[in-house]
Amino acid sequence: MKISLPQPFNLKHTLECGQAFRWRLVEGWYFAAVRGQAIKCRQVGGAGNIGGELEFFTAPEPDNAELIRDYFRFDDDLPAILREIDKDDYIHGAIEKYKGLRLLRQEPWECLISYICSAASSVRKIGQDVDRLSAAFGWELCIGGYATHSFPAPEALAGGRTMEICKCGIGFRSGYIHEAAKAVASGRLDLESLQRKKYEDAKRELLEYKGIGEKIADCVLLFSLDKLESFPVDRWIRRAMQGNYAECRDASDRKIRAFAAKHFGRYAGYAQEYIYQYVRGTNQQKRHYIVRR
DNA sequence: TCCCAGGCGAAAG
DNA sequence: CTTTCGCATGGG
Repeated sequence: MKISLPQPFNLKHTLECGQAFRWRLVEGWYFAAVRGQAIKCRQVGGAGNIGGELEFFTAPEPDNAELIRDYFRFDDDLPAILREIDKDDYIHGAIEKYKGLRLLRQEPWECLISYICSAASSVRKIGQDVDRLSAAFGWELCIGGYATHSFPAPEALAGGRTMEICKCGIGFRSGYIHEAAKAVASGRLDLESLQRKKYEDAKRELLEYKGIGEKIADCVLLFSLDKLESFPVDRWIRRAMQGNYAECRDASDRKIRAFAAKHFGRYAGYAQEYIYQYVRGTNQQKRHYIVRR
């Protein structure tokens, strides 16, 4: 099935920018499990991977276009958002380079556990961790000859022992995940209700749990709870902001977040993701250069 | 062998 | 308030 894409749209940038961890590229098609469905998709037509159509398959529910529209945030008016955050030369460069990158509307429970896994880890390893948790605790999904597993239900991770989670390579984060799973499975932590709360209130609730600090809470709020003003500060964003904005020179993470809110406004989260890609892309090239030398 | 990776919690200054 | 350290694991 094909659906026309909102403009601009770049599937590669959207799926490979490190916001979601389970997408795999096989022979020109992206595969993943999303909200209990296996998805196979690719961008066709359009110029320079901008525009065109999204060709996709879903299973076991066939042709679930509503899932696609919601997950890829077709409801976001990206041109208007980019106009609003395009405040200076630095962010302008990031927007030009990664135009068409869209935030995703991830499932909050999976997003929470994925980002608890992210502490002192790498994008690649987080993907490994989430895949292993899914293989161990989820159920099998297949599409177009590609086999994967759904992300586990809260009850599945809450039911066993911490050690079983640790066996997926989760390390010191295992206890945090087990505790979060028990909170969600029991209903004590209601992630859906956080979607309806204000950013500050939802964040305060997330911060009550061990293993969830400012940065991870902001990621969950931005990537799954529709808080587009959220501006997660990780080590890359810290470096980028301190190095490119005089107001952030020697600034703490709290001051960086305050500056971003003032400077970029209600869509600061979009600015964050463009800057993240921008700084990480250029820096990875630098490191490669150093290693080769 | 050493360093780094989408951090966090605890302890101490 | 800030700084420092340990924390498991995998890849370069």
